[in-house]
Amino acid sequence: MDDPQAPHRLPRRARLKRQREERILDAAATVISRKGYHQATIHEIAELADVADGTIYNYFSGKPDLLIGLMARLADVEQLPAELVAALQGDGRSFFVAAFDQRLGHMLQGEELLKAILPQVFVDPELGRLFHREYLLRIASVLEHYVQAQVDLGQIRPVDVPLTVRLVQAVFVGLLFLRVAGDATVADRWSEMARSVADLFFDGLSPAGSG
Amino acid sequence: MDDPQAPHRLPRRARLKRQREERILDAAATVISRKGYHQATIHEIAELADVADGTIYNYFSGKPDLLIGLMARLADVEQLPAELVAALQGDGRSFFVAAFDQRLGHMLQGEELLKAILPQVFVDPELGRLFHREYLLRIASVLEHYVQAQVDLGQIRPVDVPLTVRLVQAVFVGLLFLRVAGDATVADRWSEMARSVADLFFDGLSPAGSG
Amino acid sequence: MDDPQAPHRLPRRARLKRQREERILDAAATVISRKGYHQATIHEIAELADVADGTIYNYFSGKPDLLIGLMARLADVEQLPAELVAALQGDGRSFFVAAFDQRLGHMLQGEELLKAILPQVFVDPELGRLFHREYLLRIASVLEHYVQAQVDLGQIRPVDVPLTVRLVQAVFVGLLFLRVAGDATVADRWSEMARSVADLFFDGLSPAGSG
Amino acid sequence: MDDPQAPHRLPRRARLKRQREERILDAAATVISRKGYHQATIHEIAELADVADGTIYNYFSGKPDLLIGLMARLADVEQLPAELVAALQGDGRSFFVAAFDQRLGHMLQGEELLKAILPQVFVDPELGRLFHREYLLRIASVLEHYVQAQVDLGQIRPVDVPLTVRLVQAVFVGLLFLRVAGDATVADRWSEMARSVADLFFDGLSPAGSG
DNA sequence: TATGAATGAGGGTTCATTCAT
DNA sequence: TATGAATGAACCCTCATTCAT
Repeated sequence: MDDPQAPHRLPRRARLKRQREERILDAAATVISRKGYHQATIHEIAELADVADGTIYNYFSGKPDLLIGLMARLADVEQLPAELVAALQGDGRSFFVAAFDQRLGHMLQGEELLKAILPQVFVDPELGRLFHREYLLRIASVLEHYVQAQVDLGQIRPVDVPLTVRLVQAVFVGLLFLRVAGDATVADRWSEMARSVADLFFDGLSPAGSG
Repeated sequence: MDDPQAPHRLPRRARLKRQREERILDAAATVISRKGYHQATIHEIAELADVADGTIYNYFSGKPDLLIGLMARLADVEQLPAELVAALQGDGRSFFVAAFDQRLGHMLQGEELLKAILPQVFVDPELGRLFHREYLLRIASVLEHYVQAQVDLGQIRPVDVPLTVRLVQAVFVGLLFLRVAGDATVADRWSEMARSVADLFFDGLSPAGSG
Repeated sequence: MDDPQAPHRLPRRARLKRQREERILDAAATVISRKGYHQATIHEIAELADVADGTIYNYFSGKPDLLIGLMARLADVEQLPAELVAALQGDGRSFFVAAFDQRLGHMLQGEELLKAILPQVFVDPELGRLFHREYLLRIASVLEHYVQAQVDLGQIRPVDVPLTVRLVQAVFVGLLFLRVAGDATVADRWSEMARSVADLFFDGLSPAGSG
Repeated sequence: MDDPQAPHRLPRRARLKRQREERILDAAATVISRKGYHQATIHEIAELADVADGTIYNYFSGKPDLLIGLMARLADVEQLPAELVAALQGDGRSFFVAAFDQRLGHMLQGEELLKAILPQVFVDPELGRLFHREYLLRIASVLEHYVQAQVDLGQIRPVDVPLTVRLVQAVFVGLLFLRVAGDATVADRWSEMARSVADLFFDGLSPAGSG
């Protein structure tokens, strides 16, 4: 039971510590995303994490440090490509729809993280740089590789790749914003969104044959 | 009668009041964009506006109301149609570029303003709804009429108008976000942005002739 | 119309001033009795009196002085006996019922004055002395004369007059208190109160014949 | 086990907490009775209680809650019946005198408290209701039972019990008012008060034999 | 004399952080 | 190391009072 050669890499103490840290971050993500950074109180986070207020300070140096901790989790975005590899089989448009759809869904439910972090990103320079480097740029990089590949394959016409990728990210972020802001049109048609964006992006607005 | 040179439309009192309100909003924009809504204190705003703390409450009902006041400035929607009328002469793409460009520029003038407001909008549901109603929806309505007209004229292929308009707004808002978040690609190429978006939106990503 | 020898004793200016002062006191009585002294604001009083905030300071030196002004009005209590003279015809008990009834009714409706003043009376020593001298003592004095007369007439058995009067006043104040505090029994049977008190005071609780 | 001498029932922590709450209430009673509820500041109360301002909020939800805490002390109703039981031996009048006397004395110990609370009760409807429910009604209930019993025993003539009880309470509250308001007659003869009230209530004002 | 906007001191309350246990 | 009560700085807002017009 207290097996010293247990199959775990970490001693029990360390494992418990790690778990507790995770619980705290989970709680922070939940509370902050629900109320915003400033309305969230250490006390409420501690309560949800089922630890004492003071305990949080054994794991994080203060409230701002919690945000940094949350940001670090965004690195887990790397799992993304893995999930989408399957869709890479199909043509560019299919992949786009699948990927966009998956991300939109992911965002909306679980990923309160962004909603928790974004506002502060604009205000805290350190956080801003971190966010840009760890999140936006990382995703942009993945997308750029992919779009470039599609261009090379002739599936997409020769475009300015970095710029195009930014536009894709912009629509993505913008749609989230509209939804959060309460736009009924966007909310009602959320499920068709990925396809609509794909239609627009791939076919354009020009009348058929006018290109 | 008691205004021999009548150089002003408003009596002095009213003019002073108006000016003071402007000064307060200016100060609020500056302080809030510098520190974020919550870090900004009424006291600091009052100091910058060179009024007493209490005076602010003669003009705004409270801190949230200051944000609403800033939003009203940001919207400034009235002049939009007028400016767009000129561009309505050209074809759809030209108009789109002109309008989008104009709006992006306008926004940027108020970039400080945006940095002050957007994060709050994302986090405060009531403010979000307000922003949506007072700003996004108004613009959406104008755009819908225009896009519908272009479709009727055959300049744009038959698309789902409301949805398409949302996508345009999404790119717009999203680009602002990326810029404010510090994305270098977006910032560096801000001036070509309108054209790039138009290219993407009108021609699509599909290789020529594949549509 | 602007008759210099008008039948008024005071010049028009002075009369207007007097009227305005009355309006301010009326408003003060209403607002203070409704919200209590501290919750009542000069602004609200000014609004109700239909004058500007600053104007009040031309008539009263400050908020506390308003209370003194209201207290002065309590002197008008002297009208009381006049109203009751009619009842003096009957026997002691009839008079008691009539008087008590009249005062209870009077208190409940118009005389917000007391409710406005009482709380402060406990806190402000000057006001306290004033209240005791101008109100409680004045009424006590009237009552004492009356009770003494009744005793002399043999309508009331020889009692300690001052003390008895205090007990009457105590029941009176206490009943108001119970009513204001929300006692249902007292409120429901308000109209029979004067008679009940008279029954108790005149007949006592002792079983008939046991006295 | 970790309390070798076990001299206390409560663990140290809990005892300290209890003590601190008492200290806060003591301070509140002192400051509020000295200055009145509104003039009393949390800061001053905290200072007198020798705690930090914020500490008060660990014990009371806010300033109004402090008043409620004081009221709870004032009521202290539990011990009432016990004390009265002894007096229940004698006849109705003896009991009345004993009980009334005891309560008047008890109240006076807490005169400071009363001065702190009563004015608010008069002005704040919610507090008034609370006072009524937690204090007046409880006592009324006890008294009703007793008076009914006395009526059944023939010690008191058949009266309207609830109403009579209210009148007793009214005298009680009213006497406190007069005393607190500074009436010399009431103050000087406080010790004979219970007997005087009993005389009045039991024998009435009517001349002997006239009932 | 009336006005009503400007003033700014003051107060209740919150909450991140500390630290004795 | 966990606890959670104590701390007290900081902030929003109110409102009595002043004073230029």
